[in-house]
Amino acid sequence: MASIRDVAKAAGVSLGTVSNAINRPEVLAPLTLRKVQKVIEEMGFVPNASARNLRAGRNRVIGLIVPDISNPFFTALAMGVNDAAFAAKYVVILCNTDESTDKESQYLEVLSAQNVEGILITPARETIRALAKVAEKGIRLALVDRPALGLQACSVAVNDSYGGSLALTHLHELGHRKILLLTGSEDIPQVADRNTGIRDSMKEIPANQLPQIMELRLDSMSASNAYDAMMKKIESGVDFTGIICGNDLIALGAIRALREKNIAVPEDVSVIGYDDIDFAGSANVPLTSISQPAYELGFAAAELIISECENPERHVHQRIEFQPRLVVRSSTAPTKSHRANLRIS
Amino acid sequence: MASIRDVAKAAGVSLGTVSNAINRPEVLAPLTLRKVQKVIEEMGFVPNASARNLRAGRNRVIGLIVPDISNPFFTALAMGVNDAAFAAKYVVILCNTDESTDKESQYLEVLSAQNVEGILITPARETIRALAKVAEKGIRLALVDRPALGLQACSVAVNDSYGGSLALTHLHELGHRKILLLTGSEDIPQVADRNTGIRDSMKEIPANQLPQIMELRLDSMSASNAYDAMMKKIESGVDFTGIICGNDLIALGAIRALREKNIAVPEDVSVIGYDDIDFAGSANVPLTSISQPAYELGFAAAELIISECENPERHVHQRIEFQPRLVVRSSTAPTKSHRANLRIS
DNA sequence: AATTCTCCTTGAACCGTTTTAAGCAGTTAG
DNA sequence: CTAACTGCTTAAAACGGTTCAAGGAGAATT
Repeated sequence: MASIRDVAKAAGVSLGTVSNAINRPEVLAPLTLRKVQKVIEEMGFVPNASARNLRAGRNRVIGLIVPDISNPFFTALAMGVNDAAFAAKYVVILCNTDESTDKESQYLEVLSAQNVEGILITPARETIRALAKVAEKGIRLALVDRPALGLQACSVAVNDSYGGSLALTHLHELGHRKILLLTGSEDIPQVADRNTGIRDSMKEIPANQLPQIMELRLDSMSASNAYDAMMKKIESGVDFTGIICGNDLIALGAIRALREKNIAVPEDVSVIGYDDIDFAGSANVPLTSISQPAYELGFAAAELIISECENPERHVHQRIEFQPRLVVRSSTAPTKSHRANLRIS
Repeated sequence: MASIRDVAKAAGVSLGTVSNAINRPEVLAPLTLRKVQKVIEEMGFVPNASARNLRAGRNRVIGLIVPDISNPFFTALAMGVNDAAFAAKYVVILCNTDESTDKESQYLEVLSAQNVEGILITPARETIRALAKVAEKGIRLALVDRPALGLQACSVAVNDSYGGSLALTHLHELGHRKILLLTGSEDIPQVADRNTGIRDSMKEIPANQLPQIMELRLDSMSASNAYDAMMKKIESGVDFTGIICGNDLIALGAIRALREKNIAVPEDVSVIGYDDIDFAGSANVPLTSISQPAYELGFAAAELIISECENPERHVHQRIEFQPRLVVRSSTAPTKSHRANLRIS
């Protein structure tokens, strides 16, 4: 690999001049500049990033830690991050934790060893301690899809509690009074917040219409896991008319189970997902879902952390909040009694 | 940020000793080692990766360049790469090119500037020249989902021509004689290879059963693009009974269009996808597809390039080939006449 | 007691850049 | 004619580690 010295020798100038040709072309005499550029071109010289970074104390690398990249929500988010980074000539190290806090802290270590300038993270759990430790080491953090609880950091989030309330209100308005919550562990902040939103919006409902809520918690928020759990649940009786799912994958798994047990969606049971992934619309039963701007979330987060890296002293921590949106498709419908009522009135 | 010098001073040893404590603990007297480790722990010292890399000439970073990370095939592939890398204490920079060769070469530059040890790439087109240039600079390459045509590099691929023949044979056996190929540009190597496979397997078919093949090429292999193209195609007449799609997303988009035009899948038209992405089974019409081991592909590729990085002199370039597999679901069925024939015989 | 061996530790060189102060012509001003 | 200035270029000092030859202190050997 050619170094700046080789270029200098070949061009018959000092190595400082070569450096100037690369970084401050305006200070060089036009003739010198062209001469050096030609040699650089010929030798295919690329400055060594490690050396450059060592000198500059920065490396234009950010890390992105997500719980499950195969979830289209996070894929979209990662694309947003990537695009924003690319535009600013940054590069992204992608870390997938499989929702394991163990892997999460391992990745946190790896990234800090790599000396990334900033870390974008969607913590799998409320692991503020591990994050605080990283922050102490001077690595900038931004939380994605989470508020920065007590942490000195930026955050980009979606109003999850509002999202939860959107889902409940929708089912309630369709006449559902027995609702199953099919979510992940309450340790997952997003899950907890949505549940809060659901509970809060219950308070707005007149007592005589108050729906009854059942919860079924999944270990992992995947389609297959949801399918298994749902099969079991159905076997022990279908005492609900609506299901609010923790994400669209869960909804897909649940619908598959319902179909196999000959329970019609949405005629017998309404199902509402969360995230509104690309595929939601072309699913078996097009999913009603709560849409989150995943790409924008990622893009905004990356912009935030990059601006902090570029301008640490002028930076003030921000909190950006996006609002979720209800997208009604075919997996939800009025209950039979509700339809009857409507006909009467 | 603490440097190794600060640690040395605090521990009352030379900086070489601190370095040894980190990298070759066995050469130090146990007492010294513990003393230094304690100080490192207390100060939260993390070695500067740039400096380390500069000296060592390596950095345990590999780059992964894919055309479209939102395609579940590549998401699965990326997960395989990530997991293999993580196990070897490597880290992955993810680059998404949106199928643009421009962005591809830009990323190639960025990665070589970052001095990554190796690059895993699924070239969007036959861009051997750009790759050869990178290889010249001494960056190790491995091709994923592509053979290393004339390039000094490892490759991990799926037998695409066999995949194409699987698809055609399946439709042929179901009695389809008018088949639409709904694929991307022939510039995309995978597309070209599958078409070759299709043509080759035509040679095995008796002349009187020879199906007629039509081609419809999409600019971008996305669901929405396929939907649009398909809508137009249908309006100008449905002169086919089977569709072979370039990937599952295309198949999904096509099926949506067919459904909207009240053409039943698979009763009126059979559709076969490619990749067998996770959703394929839970799609509106569960997709018949050609399954590719995406995760394994990524995992194998990462292992290959990492082993090359770890042991450059002992390394010999390899070519690993996986075989695709036909997965029959509900989007393909015998043609009406074929069913009639079967009944007669 | 002198020599050799071990076992640790140290200082210095080096990796490839960026940056800064100094230098060197040639010009302009005094 | 000297001094100050201008416009480029250069040499050298970082940046923060790793590595290696050399050194030093004891222990073992002669």
